[in-house]
Amino acid sequence: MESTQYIAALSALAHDGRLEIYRLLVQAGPAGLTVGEIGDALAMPGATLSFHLSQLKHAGLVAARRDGRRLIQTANFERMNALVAYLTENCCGGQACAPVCEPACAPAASVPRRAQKRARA
Amino acid sequence: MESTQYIAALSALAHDGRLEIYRLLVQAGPAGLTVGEIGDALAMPGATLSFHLSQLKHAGLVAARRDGRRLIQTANFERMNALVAYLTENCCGGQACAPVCEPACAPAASVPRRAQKRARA
DNA sequence: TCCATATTTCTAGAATAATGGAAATAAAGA
DNA sequence: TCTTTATTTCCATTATTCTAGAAATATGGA
Repeated sequence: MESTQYIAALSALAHDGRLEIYRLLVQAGPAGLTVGEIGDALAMPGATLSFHLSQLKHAGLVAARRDGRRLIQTANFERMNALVAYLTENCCGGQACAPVCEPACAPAASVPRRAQKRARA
Repeated sequence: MESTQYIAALSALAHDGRLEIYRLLVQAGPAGLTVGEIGDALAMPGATLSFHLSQLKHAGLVAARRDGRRLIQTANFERMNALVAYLTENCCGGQACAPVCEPACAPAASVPRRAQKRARA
């Protein structure tokens, strides 16, 4: 994933309406929500919602599958994980840094879990 | 932390130059870097760098401490962790969702680690 | 085929953000 | 106090993004 992809993902999330849409989809999980359901939940005009969904899709944070005449939108969890990993890449120069940046960069850190627990205490 | 604070953090990171600055500071860890060092590393004019650092500070992602006539900039790891937790809050409706959204939302999930391991398999 | 529903594309004005040179401020040493 | 170095603020220009009505498109059912 390229640097510009991360910028796209962050830009997509850096908007009140879009962040709400995204969080709604994260909470909905793999089952997803239709465009209409999202519009109702957030009281957002169709054109505006469609614009924001397209931004989220362009950033790879949201995907859609068709179900009859509705489109079911779902969050792309892999993209989210990649973004978090990128932000915390080589955190603290790669040293054991658990007390500083736990939990966000723990998955990226190449430190055994036992060592992290010890450092945290 | 308010919703607007998360938007501020995401907006701050949603810019090529600022994302580079932030990642540089994450990698530098608690020791931090001076404004001049960042400017040299990224070949960015002083006024531009100062503008971007102020955005990152306003978003709470970066803090500064003075050391003589330089200002040492450091990443605020707590804010990063809060942001990740917010994005993944109540992920998948609170169900055991490890295979879907591990690792980003694992710290936020209220699911015992054993149950997550089982679900992942 | 015709209709109703679901969603997207088009559009343009309004609002917001980025850039970097020049001038201002802040701190430390001579 | 004067000077040097480090950093920020001011400013105008340019570029990008947001909003939502109206029109267009897609799908499934009668």
